Amino acid sequence: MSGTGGAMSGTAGGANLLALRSHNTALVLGLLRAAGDEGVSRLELAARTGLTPQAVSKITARLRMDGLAVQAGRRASTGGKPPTLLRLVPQARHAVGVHLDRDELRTVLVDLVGTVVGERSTPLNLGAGAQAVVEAVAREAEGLVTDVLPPSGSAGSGTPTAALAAAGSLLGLGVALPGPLDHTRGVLHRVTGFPEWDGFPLRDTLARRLGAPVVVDKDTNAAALGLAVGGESGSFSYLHLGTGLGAGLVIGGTVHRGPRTGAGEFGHQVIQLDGPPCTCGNRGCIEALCLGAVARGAYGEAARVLGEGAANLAGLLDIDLVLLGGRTVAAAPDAFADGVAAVLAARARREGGAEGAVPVRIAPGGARAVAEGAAQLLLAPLFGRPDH
Amino acid sequence: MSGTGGAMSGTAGGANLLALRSHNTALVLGLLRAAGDEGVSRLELAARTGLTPQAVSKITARLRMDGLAVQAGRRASTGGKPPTLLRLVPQARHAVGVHLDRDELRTVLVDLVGTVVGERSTPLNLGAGAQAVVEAVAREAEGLVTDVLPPSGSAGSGTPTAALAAAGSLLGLGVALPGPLDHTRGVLHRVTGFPEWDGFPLRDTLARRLGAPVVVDKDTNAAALGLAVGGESGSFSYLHLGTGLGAGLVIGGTVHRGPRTGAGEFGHQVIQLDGPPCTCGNRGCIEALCLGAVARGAYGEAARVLGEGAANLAGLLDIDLVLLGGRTVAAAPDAFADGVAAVLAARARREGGAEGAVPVRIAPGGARAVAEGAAQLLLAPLFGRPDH
DNA sequence: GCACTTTGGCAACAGCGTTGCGAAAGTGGA
DNA sequence: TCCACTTTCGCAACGCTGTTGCCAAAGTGC
Repeated sequence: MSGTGGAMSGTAGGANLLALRSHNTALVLGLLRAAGDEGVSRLELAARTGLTPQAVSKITARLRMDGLAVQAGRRASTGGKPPTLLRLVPQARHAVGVHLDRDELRTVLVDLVGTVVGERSTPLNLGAGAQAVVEAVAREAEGLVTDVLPPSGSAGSGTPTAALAAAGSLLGLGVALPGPLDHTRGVLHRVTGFPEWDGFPLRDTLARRLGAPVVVDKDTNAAALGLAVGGESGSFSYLHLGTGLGAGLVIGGTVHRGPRTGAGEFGHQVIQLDGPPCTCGNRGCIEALCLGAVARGAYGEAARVLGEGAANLAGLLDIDLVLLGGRTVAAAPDAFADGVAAVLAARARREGGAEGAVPVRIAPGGARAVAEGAAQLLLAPLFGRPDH
Repeated sequence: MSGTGGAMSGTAGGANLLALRSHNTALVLGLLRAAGDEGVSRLELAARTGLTPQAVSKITARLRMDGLAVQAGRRASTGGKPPTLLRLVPQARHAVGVHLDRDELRTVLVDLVGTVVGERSTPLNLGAGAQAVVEAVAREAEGLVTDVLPPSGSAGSGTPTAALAAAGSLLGLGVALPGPLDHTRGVLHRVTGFPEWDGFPLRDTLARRLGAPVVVDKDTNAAALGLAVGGESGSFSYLHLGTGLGAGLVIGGTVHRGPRTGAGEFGHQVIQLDGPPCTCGNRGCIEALCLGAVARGAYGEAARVLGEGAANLAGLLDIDLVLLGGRTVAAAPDAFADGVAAVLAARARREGGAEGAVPVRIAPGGARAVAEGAAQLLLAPLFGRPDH
């Protein structure tokens, strides 16, 4: 009921005591999540947050009262009283993640630590009109929630999601979809290939329909957020190569969207002046060169092009890691990973850094990654940004 | 004596009451600076920070007691008691900014609002050895400070800068220089052309020598910071084209340095696969193409290349503005500004945005810009990040 | 069994922004 | 000229934050 979080939005940065509490609580929650099943002691939390042990005790007492954390055994003594371990209660909160793709609607229900506890998917034509799509999303989400979560007994007014949101268990719905959009206002812009969506207020429409909070974001950003929560730390870039090429940027543990949610426009970076024409009307875009090579079966060349683009990005932003994903990458993961890594290694060698090249990996998660990341749009605000 | 600021570094994000006060004080100071000579009323500060008027009154009372702010007249009434205006006292604090270039040492003394109150410059060979360079910087800084600031009477122990730093008027010294370095630890890495600097702990050496805090950063980052403080808001990129090509990135009002202070590697972005060789050993770098065109007198082509790179950057990060600077740009400012703007406009038109292209401007400040920005390395932490 | 270490809670405390209230200083109408 | 009203801003009391001092609990090691 009381709940945590809720950073006074709207204000211009002035922090009051409530914001202070939210901040520290989120920080502790983040460390609890990172500790996983093993748990953490209060003193460890104090050392890692910089707070005093007593402050941590107060904060964790609130968390235990809210049902978000429990005591779970104790660790072996190191010469004194053995530390009591604290652990997150994954079932305390849930969020729905929706991946609205061009031809498919995938929905997951995720608990506090990110574990998928329910999943659905159904074919969907994004061009079927706003009304139909909104209704399909609502139907899938409602079905998933009522299947998996027990309806909270009383207060049955409105929809099931509304009831669960009111009870505090369901945090809301995260929706990820391709194409430009306004993350802050939840309004779509020119979804590629479906001009009828231009200007549609998806967030508010869905929120009214479901009676629960809704957050909207680009698919690549959601995937990047999911990876950031899933253990990748620091700054990295997620490059998604499917029918198009896009990037999700995580800088210091936070998804960088830019003022207009326009960041991550990677596919149409020009990497070959006066090169072959691209569908966007320009010439020499990474996307055109890369997908052109894929169409010819020249995966090595495609990987090299992608690698040069990744090296440009890594040098510009000084990131720690490059993750590759998407259907086209999945068709030849080793070829892409090795080819991109080779370019990054060569560039690092030339620039003389003894610190080694930026590592490259295939992003885990598969087809469900975007939907899981979409759910994190609601979960992530509960947990503070990790260190660095 | 009491002083403001000082954000508990070392801790991992845990915020206590002192940090809360620092944050809100910095926010108010930032708004006072933005208001300039006109001043701001307490209620305006309250509205913009989101704090209550009473909290603002307490904060500004502390600032007035510390000598950082004064009351300055009142505005016309709007039907009630006329608001009392508050104004920053520029002379309350100072900082030294040092630009260590390859062939010149430029030093400025700057007051709280960024006004240059003293300036020196002298030829310098960066390759003359660490000892000589450190001594030259110390001599220039000491000379500048004792010329302009009155030595604070008593407590004459140590150097003049140490005495002023102890008295609280001099915040310290900001040093900007080319080449890779570690901003966090203040250690240099492979200054281009001067391998003897590799690993030199410039910050600690200078801090000990002068008895005052020292902050070290890349020249492009310092220039970008100076522009951010000087009125440019939001996210922008400063492209510096001199004997090399580098970029300073400001994202959301903050300089983005990356975990290793390596961000902004713009000159060696590959923009022409298998293009002409570059000094770095790679092929088709923007720097090689751009400076090659400049050497041939082909400014239009140089601007086009720079523009494609700027467009790549603007698309990737969704920035609001591109600023151009450096000696090579200064040689033909209109050609570069127009050429870059043309590319950005063409790209925006193709990608269908009705919102218009990213604007391009020549960065103000001239040859003194880097030194002024270096001084801001110490001033900026006093003022909170502006909105958005 | 005793000294020691380590953990963590209870109570009192200082300091933050907030609230309630009133004084100061104007405007504008009767 | 007077009075009602608005707006600004400070004083005092308050609630809440993290902090400090102190003590109980629960182990280890001699």
